[in-house]
Amino acid sequence: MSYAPSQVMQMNDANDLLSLCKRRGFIWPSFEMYGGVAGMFDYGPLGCVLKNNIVEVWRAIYKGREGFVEIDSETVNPREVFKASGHVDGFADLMTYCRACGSPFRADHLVKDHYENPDVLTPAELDESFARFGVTCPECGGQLGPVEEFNLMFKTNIGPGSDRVGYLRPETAQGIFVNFPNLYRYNREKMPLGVIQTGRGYRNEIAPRQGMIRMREFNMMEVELFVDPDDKDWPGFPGIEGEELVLVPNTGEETLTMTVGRAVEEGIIANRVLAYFIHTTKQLLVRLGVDPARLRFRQHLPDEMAHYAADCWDAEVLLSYGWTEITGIADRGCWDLSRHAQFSGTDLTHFRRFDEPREVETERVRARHKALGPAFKGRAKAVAAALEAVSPSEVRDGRLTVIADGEETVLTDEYFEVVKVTEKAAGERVVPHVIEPSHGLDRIFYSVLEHAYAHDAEKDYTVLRLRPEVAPVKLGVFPLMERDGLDDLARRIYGEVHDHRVEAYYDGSGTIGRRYARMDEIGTPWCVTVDYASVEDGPDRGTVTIRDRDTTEQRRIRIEDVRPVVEGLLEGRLDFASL
RNA sequence: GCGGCUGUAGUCUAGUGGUUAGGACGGAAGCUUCCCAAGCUUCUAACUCGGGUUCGAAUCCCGGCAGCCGCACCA
Repeated sequence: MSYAPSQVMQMNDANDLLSLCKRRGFIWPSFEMYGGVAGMFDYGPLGCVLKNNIVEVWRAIYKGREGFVEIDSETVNPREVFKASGHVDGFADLMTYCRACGSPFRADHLVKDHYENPDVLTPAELDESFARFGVTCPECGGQLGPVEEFNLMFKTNIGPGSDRVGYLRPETAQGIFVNFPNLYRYNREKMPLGVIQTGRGYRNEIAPRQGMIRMREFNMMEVELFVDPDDKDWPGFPGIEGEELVLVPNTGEETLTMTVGRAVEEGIIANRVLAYFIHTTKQLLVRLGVDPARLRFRQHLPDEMAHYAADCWDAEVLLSYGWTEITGIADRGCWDLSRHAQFSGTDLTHFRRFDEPREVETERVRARHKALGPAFKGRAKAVAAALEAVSPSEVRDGRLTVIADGEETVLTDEYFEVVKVTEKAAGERVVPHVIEPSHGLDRIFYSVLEHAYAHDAEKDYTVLRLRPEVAPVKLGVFPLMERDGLDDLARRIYGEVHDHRVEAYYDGSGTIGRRYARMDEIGTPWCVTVDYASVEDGPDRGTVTIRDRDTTEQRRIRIEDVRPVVEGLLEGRLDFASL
């Protein structure tokens, strides 16, 4: 059979795929009986299994191979969390509405001719600049109303009083950061520390589009790897440095194909651990069924990179919508933990032990008790303690500002001195850096379907060439005819094979070709059929045919071998061609 | 959110003021020794929602909701 070559899917094919997904129970638009809500979808029975299978492959890599640990944290978070993460302030669009015609506008866009970087302006500054530059409604020329914040986070209240403001999380990552002390202890205070989490995130998108690509409620698979900031290597790196990646660096438009090792050597990818997980992302996506020829890694442009990120790469796949980001792999530096340490007052450092205790020469602030006593009397002790707690780097023009007994005091160097002291130290405290591979599960799910979709226009025949590992149904079980005991035998085989890991599907209705077609359309890799030879005397008694989806070839195998053969094929121990 | 186009069974679609709203595919039950969606019989199920115009609306008008395309937005 000839199928559409593996190229970008055309829009009408994409519509056929969405229609297939709906018809066969992969995904359904949510709340259809009430008119639907844009950007929301439900997973049907097959979609649910496919999605779970994708998550299992991801777990196998991160939890299995890399030994990371998994947690499951809350989706509603108090405001403080997103204040610290920057989402309360940075995740908002500033809007203004025309007083005359009511049209809404992005406030910063209205003044972009007057400022280099208008998105840093506060609402008050924007109000003021409307007045100063005489900005009016672009639609009708009317006067603009006050600038208001439209936050992309869903807001709620925690508890019956409305005091405690909460938000639905816009990403799962914060749940890991706020659990860092627990996780660090759990990991017996060692670095590196890898943590994974899957779950839902919520963004109140202004205009969701493109089917499952931009959803208001979406699924993520996030990985946060905490590493020592001075050790951005990874044990598995030598094993993969010869593997190739397709890269689009932010220094130019050209696409480069090069080995992981060379990309690090030439400074294209910032460090080895980041490069390792970019490659891991490729392994994951290809294993899930993403076409390597339609996969690339694009580096964030300097101005689109979050200000804290040291380096950030998006895994992009070519879909009918164009190149689409499905995973982001970022070196977030120490930003997340520093912010939460600062906002919560909790120590979020790693104690890095030296190989052996060292004599370390450091500068310290030492209080001059002789001067402090007479000057501060009863407060002298508290002032001295406050002085010795601050770092010498805070000395400005020979003065230090300290807070003692709740009172701010400026001290000249007649009250303190900076001395060099030699101390024995077993180690030092460092803020771990975070390497974050963050996967959009729904986008990956959709990409897997698009890249598996094969449609023969001439025969009007559709096959989903899903990788067996992710296929929702592994085996179709058919009686050639539902009579003469063929159906009983087929049901028996179905019962022996079907379990929560190997999902089988019994089908006895319609012609045999129709049943194969039904299975091909949902990506079932193999089907067994009980025919008359299975039950009549002859050399094939006690055997069934097994059919391969992609070649439509058949082999005869013994009935008692059906389960082991299917398991062997699934695990890759067996090859259909050699059956 | 703005502008343009669109909305008929699960899917694709016919119907442009009065139709038992038609077909195809799918699905279900049955018949058939039937291995690649193509045989036979029977059955199943729809006018996106709300208002208006009209004696009468799937059809005309207004609005909501949803989809597609473009703009904007977004990772």
